[in-house]
Amino acid sequence: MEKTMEKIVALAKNRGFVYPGSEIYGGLANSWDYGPLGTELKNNIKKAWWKKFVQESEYNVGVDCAMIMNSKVWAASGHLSGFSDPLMDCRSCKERFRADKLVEDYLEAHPEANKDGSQPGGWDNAKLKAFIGVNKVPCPSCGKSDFTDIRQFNMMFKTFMGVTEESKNAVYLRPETAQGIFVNFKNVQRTSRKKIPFGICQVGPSFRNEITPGNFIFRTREFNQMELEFFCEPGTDMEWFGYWKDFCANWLLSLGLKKENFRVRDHEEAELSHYSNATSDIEYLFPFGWGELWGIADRTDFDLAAHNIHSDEDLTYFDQENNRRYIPYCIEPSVGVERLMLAFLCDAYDEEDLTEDGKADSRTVLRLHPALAPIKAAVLPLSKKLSPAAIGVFKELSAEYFCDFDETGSIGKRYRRQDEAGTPFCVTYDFDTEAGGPVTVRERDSMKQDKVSLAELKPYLAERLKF
RNA sequence: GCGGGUGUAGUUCAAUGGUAGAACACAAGCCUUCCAAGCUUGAUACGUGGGUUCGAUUCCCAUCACCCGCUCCA
Repeated sequence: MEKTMEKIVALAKNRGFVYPGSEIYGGLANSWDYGPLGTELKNNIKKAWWKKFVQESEYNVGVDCAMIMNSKVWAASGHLSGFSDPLMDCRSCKERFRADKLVEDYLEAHPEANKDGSQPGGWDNAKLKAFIGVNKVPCPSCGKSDFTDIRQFNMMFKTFMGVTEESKNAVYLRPETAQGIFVNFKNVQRTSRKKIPFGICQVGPSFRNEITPGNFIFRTREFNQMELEFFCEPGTDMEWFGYWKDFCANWLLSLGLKKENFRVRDHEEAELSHYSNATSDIEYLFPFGWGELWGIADRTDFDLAAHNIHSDEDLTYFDQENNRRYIPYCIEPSVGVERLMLAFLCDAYDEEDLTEDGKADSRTVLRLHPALAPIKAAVLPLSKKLSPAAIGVFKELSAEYFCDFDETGSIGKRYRRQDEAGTPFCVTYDFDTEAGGPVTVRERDSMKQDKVSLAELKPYLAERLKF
């Protein structure tokens, strides 16, 4: 069985997980809407994360911050100046490049061309352009040196607060949820009375004007992040860095993500972003290759220190035991909900061969962990005549968890439908049940059937849906 | 944004300068139907906008979306 993105996308669309956004108006590039099952799955992922990282954590608390923040936040965090790429196109071969990268690569081969020894990453566009012109930096693709002007692509979505579109009203949609946590560090620490080490969690949307999104829901311009900012004493940060790395990997394992399909990769020094002194990625083997799932970064005191300077607030932490004041270091495990959902979908996707006695047969099964499965149990009356009675069972079960009721088609067909939706249990109500007998509970993975009396049904399922 | 490809029911694929057809899927009915495919019936499509033409799903142009590269890092 070959797992391809086409199959995953087709299943997602057919079963109501994910639809193309604004479809009836011809769509909108790279926007996706989540259908009945997709919404459940997404919510279940967020719920499971929140339970593990907030509810059951001795260290962490949760917040939910505004998506639009004071622009000074982004000036302080470096996003306003740094979160943009200076891009230029080669007129000759139409390839596009980052001007600073182009210069950087050129300087590696011609170090003597660098007059002042500064890093091109810090140069402004005029200087980059002048350098490329003077040195006739060649296009890495075709060798000519004929570039368009540099255009700045800021990755932040800009909009206007208030009714007039004046530049002084310009605000930005957050490109990461983290800053909401940093600016509330003092509030949360004071009101939760947490001592270092402690963490603050947040789940919510972020927006990035990516130049090239793609791969279905893997990289989109609008996405949800689940972020933890864990504050610790400087010097203990590497220890906590390792702790959270394992913690995240173990959580993925506990939700059934296959060990052989993900790996932890430490960043090389040159790869590290400006705010980090150590970063590891948990990568997942998608059908299109390895892709970053979860970034775990040691952000040092970069953010709190920046806000400490730019705002008038003192963001230092006072350690009463040792009678000293410091800016905490921060470990940030940050994961995208949609990306994680895609990983779980890919991981759970299976086509099972059921060929018997030469009779070709197969079924598509989403082997999702019960905690993630959109539908926990489906109630199926064997015949439509049994629907009025069977709906009573549905009503009772749906009070406990998300259920489905399906009376259409043969019973086998209905089992297959639930298999594709990832439903762990099917409850079949037959003529015996109506006469006071048991229901049949059919399990997704093993296809085994149990006879369970109506009185025993709730505890039976509760036992198997514990997570 | 640039280069290449694609665009017909939900899906896979036909046909056609003159009213678009099938299979699967979906829905209704029949059948005491426990692992898809029985019988009858039904709903549903030419991505969008222009142009050429008496007439365009078909030819031309534009646009939009998707896929593959450049880029990226949740």
